Amino acid sequence: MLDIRLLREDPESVKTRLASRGPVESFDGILECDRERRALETRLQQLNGDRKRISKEIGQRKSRGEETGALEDEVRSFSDEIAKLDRLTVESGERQRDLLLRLPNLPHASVPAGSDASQNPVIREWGVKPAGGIDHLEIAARLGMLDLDRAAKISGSGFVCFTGAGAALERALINFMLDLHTRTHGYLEISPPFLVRRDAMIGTGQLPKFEEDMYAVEEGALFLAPTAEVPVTNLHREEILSAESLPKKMAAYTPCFRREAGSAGRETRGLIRVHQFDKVELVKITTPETSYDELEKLTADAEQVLRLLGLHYRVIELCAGDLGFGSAKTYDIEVWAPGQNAYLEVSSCSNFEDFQARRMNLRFKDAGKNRFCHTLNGSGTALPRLFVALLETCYKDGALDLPAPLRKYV
RNA sequence: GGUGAGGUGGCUGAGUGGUCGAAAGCAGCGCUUUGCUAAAGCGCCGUACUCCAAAAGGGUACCGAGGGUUCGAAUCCCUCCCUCACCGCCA
Repeated sequence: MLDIRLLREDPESVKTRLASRGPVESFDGILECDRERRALETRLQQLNGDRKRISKEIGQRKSRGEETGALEDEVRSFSDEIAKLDRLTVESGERQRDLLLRLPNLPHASVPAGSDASQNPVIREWGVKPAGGIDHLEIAARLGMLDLDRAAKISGSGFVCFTGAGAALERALINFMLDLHTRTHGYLEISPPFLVRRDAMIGTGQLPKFEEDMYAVEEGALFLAPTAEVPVTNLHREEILSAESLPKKMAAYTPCFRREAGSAGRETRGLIRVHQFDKVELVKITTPETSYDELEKLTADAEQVLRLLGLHYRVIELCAGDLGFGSAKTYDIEVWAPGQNAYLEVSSCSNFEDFQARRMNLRFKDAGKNRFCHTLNGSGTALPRLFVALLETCYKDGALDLPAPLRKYV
């Protein structure tokens, strides 16, 4: 969520920066709403002040046993107007907040211009790109690692069932990544709830705009978390953290649930786009001064997974037009899948600056002042696509030749 | 699911209709005194929004959330959420 004061004071520069992401709906309505709200509020506060003063006077006179009928009539005479102004002010405030919640974040000054994914610059590449490879579905079938037909039978298309060595490999990868991030990289392991309240989804930015992408449990009004980013970033919502406790570094394994509405027909085969998948997520809460350094470190921590597994990958930076809703700057990590002859996104490392912190009222105490934290997250990494790359890279002579760091986990 | 007890400022904890944004204590900040430390005394010490061109300084709201009663609600009534305890059920 953007600071309304920023829009009020410098609407043109905000407009320009938002436009770099692509077409934006005008936010003139927000400014109008803001003006209206403040005018209503000023009037309401005057009347409330009057009422408060007179009521106090009534109390004093009553204690002296004096007549107060005239004063009581006076207050009654404008109590209807107070009620009306109160209602209008609340409505106006809600409308303003709702509009603000639907506005995306401002891209950081360093973000490259561009309108879509084709204009994302490659920042670096690592490892050797293997030539050719067999499709992971073929490999999985030979080794009995997947049963997609039966998964579809019980849950529909877009669901995965790992079997035998496949299930064991999935589990091994989760443990391998969690151990790396907690023991070597110093993240605090979190095992959060998978179902979250609406407020948490608003906090990280999935709602109110992207409700059709989320699975909802009507009873109890809960949502299935589409990423551990939601429960983990929201852990400290509505708190004021001490500056010394920052940065907070947390790592969590969770399943992730996504309806993938609107992507019907895209990559529907295999593991590449599914409704439920496992992921190890990295989340940081930092001060504004350190968040961009922490973004570089977080990205490196995620990359380390692929390096240890010996998988070829590249890091790209998202151009302004490809940036996610809440992000100010994002690096995507894409692993090479030889059987697909394509790079697959396995991590998206983003700095949200104070965009999420504002929504969830997450602050820290800095020399007596309360300031909004910065929040970051990135996968470290998403499982199914890593699974694809691993199979297609490591399959040799009818068997998987797994990288050494993973062997003790299987 | 049932019953009971609760939710007040960073913390502890008073306050059951009026002068309460809220006693007191602790913690924190500043000053004074005693050669340091310690101790004592005094003062300051919530958040959000808003008014004023800005600062200074005002104002309004906030005692879990929302509604109601009232001239006036932390205080009375209703609904909900959460915490704790015990019982039942259950992986």
